[in-house]
Amino acid sequence: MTTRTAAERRADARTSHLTRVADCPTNRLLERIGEKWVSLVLKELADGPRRYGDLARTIASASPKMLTQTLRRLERDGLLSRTVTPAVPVRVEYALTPLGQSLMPVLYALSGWAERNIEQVEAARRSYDVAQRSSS
Amino acid sequence: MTTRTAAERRADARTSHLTRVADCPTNRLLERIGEKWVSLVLKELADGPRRYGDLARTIASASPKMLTQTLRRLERDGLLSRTVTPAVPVRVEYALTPLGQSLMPVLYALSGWAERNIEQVEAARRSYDVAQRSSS
DNA sequence: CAGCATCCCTTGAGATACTG
DNA sequence: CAGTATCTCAAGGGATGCTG
Repeated sequence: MTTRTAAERRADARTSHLTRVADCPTNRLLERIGEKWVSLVLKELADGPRRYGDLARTIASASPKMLTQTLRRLERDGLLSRTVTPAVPVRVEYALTPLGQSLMPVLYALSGWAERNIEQVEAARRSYDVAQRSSS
Repeated sequence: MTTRTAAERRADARTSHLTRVADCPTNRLLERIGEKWVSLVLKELADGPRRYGDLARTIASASPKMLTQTLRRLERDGLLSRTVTPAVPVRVEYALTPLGQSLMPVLYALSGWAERNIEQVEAARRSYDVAQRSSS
């Protein structure tokens, strides 16, 4: 003789599913590499270590705040390392860790798909938008 | 005899770089599959076509609003198709297009990396957080 | 059944200015 | 050089209620 309503059971199902989604490794990875500047930083570091200023110049549209935030998060995840050389002026170098390097093939696979299929996606968007316009 | 200051040139560099980033196929793909519910929907449809209600039950923590929004965007990108069968009640079926199917191997590669390395990432985060706490 | 409309709140992210 | 601090705004996303 349960006193739980159907609505309550649905709410619980949502909560428990939400927890599982938050725990899913795939989602956690996508949250990180889906961030605006992450893929650019990783690709830049794939060619070798870079100093903060180098990254800031190469990824010119990222503000210092966003660049730093991106680098810190990737460092926290163990994907890159941050090395401070105490000199005047200080020298800070970022480099991929082995873990970060192991991610690169996956990222390149993604880039490859994107470049091969972007034209088809664009075309789909155009035709979808046209259909919407005429049906509204 | 240019009258442009260094600051103006930096601002222009930012703007032009920002345009290139927005145009980059990799970033455009990551923006889409980085959305909260996209990977779950794609994986669900990988097993075959699903009705709206099926998806809503399986992906229980997504609200109707977010589920619909996700499905519409993926349809617009040409990754999945939406088929309405006019009956009472109506029946709406979603299925991966060939383009959508071609993306799945890439998504699975990503999942594979995530599952193999999540433990290492978690460990990195814990040790980073401990180091931060003790240095503050 | 398969949504749409509305309200609301949190988070992401840009601009600007300042510092060890 | 390599950041930090603060402010602000827009977008993402959730809750709720209604509909052809």
